[in-house]
Amino acid sequence: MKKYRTHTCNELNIKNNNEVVLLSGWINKKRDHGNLLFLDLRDNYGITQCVIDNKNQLFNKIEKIPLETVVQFEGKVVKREKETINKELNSGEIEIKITDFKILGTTKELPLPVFSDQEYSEEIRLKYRFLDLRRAKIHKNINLRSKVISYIRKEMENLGFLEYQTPILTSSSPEGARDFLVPSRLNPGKFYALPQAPQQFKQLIMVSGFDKYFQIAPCFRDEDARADRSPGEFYQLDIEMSFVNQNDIFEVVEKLLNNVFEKFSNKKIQNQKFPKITYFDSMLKYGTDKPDLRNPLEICDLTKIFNREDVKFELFKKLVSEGSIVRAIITKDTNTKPRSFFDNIDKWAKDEGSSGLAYFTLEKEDNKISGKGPIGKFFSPEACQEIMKISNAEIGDSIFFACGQKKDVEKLLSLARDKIAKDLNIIDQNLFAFCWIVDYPMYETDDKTGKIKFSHNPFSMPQGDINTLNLNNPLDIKAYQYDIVCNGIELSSGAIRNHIPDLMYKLFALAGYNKKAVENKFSGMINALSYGAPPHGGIAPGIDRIVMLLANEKNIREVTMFPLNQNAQDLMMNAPSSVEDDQLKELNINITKKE
RNA sequence: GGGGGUGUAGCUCAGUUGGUUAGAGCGAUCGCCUGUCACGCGAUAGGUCGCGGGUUCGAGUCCCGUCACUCCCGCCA
Repeated sequence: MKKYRTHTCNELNIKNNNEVVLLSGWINKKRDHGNLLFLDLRDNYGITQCVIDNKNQLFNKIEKIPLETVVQFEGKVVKREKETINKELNSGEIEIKITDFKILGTTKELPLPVFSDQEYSEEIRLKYRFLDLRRAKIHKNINLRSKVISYIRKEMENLGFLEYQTPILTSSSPEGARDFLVPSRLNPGKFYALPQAPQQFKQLIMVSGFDKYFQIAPCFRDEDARADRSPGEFYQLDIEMSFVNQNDIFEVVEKLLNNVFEKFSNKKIQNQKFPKITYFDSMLKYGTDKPDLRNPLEICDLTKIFNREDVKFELFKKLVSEGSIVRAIITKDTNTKPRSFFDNIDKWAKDEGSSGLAYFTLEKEDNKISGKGPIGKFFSPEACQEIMKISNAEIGDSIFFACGQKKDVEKLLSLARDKIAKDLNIIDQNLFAFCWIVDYPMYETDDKTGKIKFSHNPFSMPQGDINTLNLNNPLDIKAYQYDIVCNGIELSSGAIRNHIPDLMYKLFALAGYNKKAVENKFSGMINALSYGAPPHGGIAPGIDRIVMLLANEKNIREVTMFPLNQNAQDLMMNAPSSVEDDQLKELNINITKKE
């Protein structure tokens, strides 16, 4: 017989009746009837009920074993009476009649119960993560993550990709997120940086003649956390391909994501062929470049309505004449909604820091169209008709208006789409709605300086004929730059890269970098592209967010084994921590105390 | 860096208008109980009400400050 177990806690059933077995695991739960004791033994695989009564001399000892003690039970598999079968358990038709036991690992009093559906504070969960991870739901999530990653590896290999590793200690990059720095002992005063992504390396891999690269790549960015964004590190499915255009990459990723989401979730995929939405359209229709397409609400621009003589809403008219825009969300058949529905939304908008959302509902009486609601009276029948024409609104629909600067209106209405859809309960929770956001602008204007800057990755290839590219209107240049969005969550962004050094110098010049500055900052990259670089491009879907969607979790810590908290601390391992003076000395580092 | 929420027993929470000795469930300890699977019943222990200051005859409750956790904004090419 094996030393610790002959079976796991999930595999015994009626076929094993009368077998003598050894099981090892944790005491999940005890039900002590005084002279009869049930113990649920748990391991990674499941639960098996073990039983002992007071005729056995071990009874008094086993009765006293605390929950979460690691024990080994020897016993006989016994068929349960029909009325005592537990259909919740795979092993529910049998139980183990204990004949012997051994304690393999004792426990102190638990700081949090393992067997419970209660929620616990993050602090206690992260401090005792090893206990938290024993709990059923998160244990399952972590195993799901493992299976997803393993499946992705196989799929990528089937699609002809090979996994290549890239350095963890690399150089600090001037653009992008804050770097994590690592001091160099052998090069005093100099620092490595942890990679924000293997961006340059994967391009170098293409230049090196490897054709299809992928990696489950750790990425490190020293930025503040969000619910869907771990501080410190996260993982990307990093992909790069040579001799491809945008559609070649879309094809690979659509195939992969369809397979992954079909295999690991029962939810439906809205469109197997992901719709392509231009950045411009997305900002107009959804107010964001990560729209939740499960939400049927759309935004339309009604600015020109407020230039009409027969619209008397002077507040908006004045703002429009001063350069503001007006956009609106139409809600279908909301004429029956109570006043409180509208007021709640207006109040919500004010809480968001805006001046609120004006609204009215379209009505028809005696063949005359009118607006009902606080600002309805300001619109003539003809103006209402014009609004209906532009927005596809119908009688019975309501219109929520926002007026202001473009950026503010987009932001407010983007949030309002979510808020209103939630209130109306019109989001299909049983759906994955993927889309591509394409045609990102190459440049944008810096809000603070007013200067032209790269809006995304400076290494992206501009669209159009590169020989006749009009560089005089940089804000009009679009890039082969794209994002994947699913249910309003940005899953990844990618691009066809610019592999032509001359073009790159020109593009950098528009953003204010002269040739020397580019060579200084990106010497490795530019140098490599100067020796025969293939056209190439790629993408990098976020693994953590994919698993979040599959596990139906809203917080990334629910799918991360050992996450940092919001202040980027590991409460279990006590990281980050102070180090010995000797260590600092060796690294030529002085700490200046923060005041 | 800014805004919101939370902080009361080991854990999850309740605590009225400021008023006597701060409660419940789970867990722990002890006792009873032979078919439970959230077993049941009884008892006991367990509290710097995050911390500091203030107002008050009196503060878990009101005010100010501070810390921790969390959500959001900024940030994340």
